[in-house]
Amino acid sequence: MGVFWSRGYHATALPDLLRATKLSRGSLYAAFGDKHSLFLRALDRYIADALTRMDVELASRREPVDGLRAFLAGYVDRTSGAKGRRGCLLVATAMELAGQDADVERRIASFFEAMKARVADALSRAKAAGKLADGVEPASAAGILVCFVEGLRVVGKTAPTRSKSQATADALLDRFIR
Amino acid sequence: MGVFWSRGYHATALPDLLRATKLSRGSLYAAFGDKHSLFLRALDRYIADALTRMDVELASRREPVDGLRAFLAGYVDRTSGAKGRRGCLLVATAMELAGQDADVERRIASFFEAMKARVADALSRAKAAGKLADGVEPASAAGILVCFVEGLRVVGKTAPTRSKSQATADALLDRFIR
DNA sequence: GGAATTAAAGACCATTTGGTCTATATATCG
DNA sequence: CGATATATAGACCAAATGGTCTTTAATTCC
Repeated sequence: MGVFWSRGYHATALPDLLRATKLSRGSLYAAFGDKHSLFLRALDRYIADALTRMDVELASRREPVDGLRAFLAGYVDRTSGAKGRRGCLLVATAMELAGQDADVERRIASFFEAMKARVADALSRAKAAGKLADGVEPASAAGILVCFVEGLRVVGKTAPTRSKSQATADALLDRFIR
Repeated sequence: MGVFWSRGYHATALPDLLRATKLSRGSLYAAFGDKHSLFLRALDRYIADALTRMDVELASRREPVDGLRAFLAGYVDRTSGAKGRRGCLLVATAMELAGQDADVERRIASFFEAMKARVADALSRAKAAGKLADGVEPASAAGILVCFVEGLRVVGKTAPTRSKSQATADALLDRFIR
């Protein structure tokens, strides 16, 4: 997964994969079939990791606003400095392959939906608790947050400072909460 | 430019370039040097186009809030349906090359800065005209908007409906204006 | 210990990559 | 027209691509 993450699909050559997996050519093909299948596996793992992370951050036992803070803080962390420059396998894949690879596109689309659903759920709970500012609708606010964090990943490729990203994220959340 | 835009740098092969430019191999190399230089030219043109478009949309003679509306509407348009699935040369390049190509990284970084400056300027004018909601700071709001529209481009790769994107953008701007 | 299974190493393959170069055709200009 | 500059088509190149296959080494099992 790491090597696709760092370099993207096309730029990752077989030798890179062999070095990363410490497998021989034969074993790799026996285990995964081909490069494309291996990539899909890596992408699935990346998506699963991201979703379980969100499930922890936005867990329903927790204060929803705290959960959203943690969720945003996580993105700020991953889009700052060296981590930010490494980028995001999901966003890179969306831009590189989503238009031409149906397998990939399905996964990307369903990930965004799943993410939005989780954020919307947290926002709904916040609203029920009276923590949302007037006129904030969970569904559209979730759409905003999803776009925002994915945009953070893009802008983070050119490494803005962590403090600026954090301030931006704080400013956005401030528009939503009471 | 078009072919890099649709396919990305690595996935664009010489034959694609020849077909697109209607040049022979020899002429292309005589005119542009190599693939990388040609790509840089395409990227520069894409950036210049985007910047002048923003200069029109956010022109200072215009009502700043209307300008911001037009700016967002443009992004909604370009991230919906077929246009959305085509993606964005800038974002795709940021994810594919920014980490490994200094020439590219400089261009991407300076584009984001220029974009943010233009949006911040429009927000400042709006604030001076008393059109901004309480507590909205032009600088950080500009950071939010930049991330948001770039996120739109990412999410737009899996073609959400235009009306949903428009509603999301409206909801965001509503949080800023009075 | 010796037979059988598994995995590693890397030779090998056709195709494609970015890039160069020569021969031919097409204009241009006097 | 005839000489010269220009651009075309495409042969050609070395290197790298994804993928297969054989040979050798290591492990497992009885």
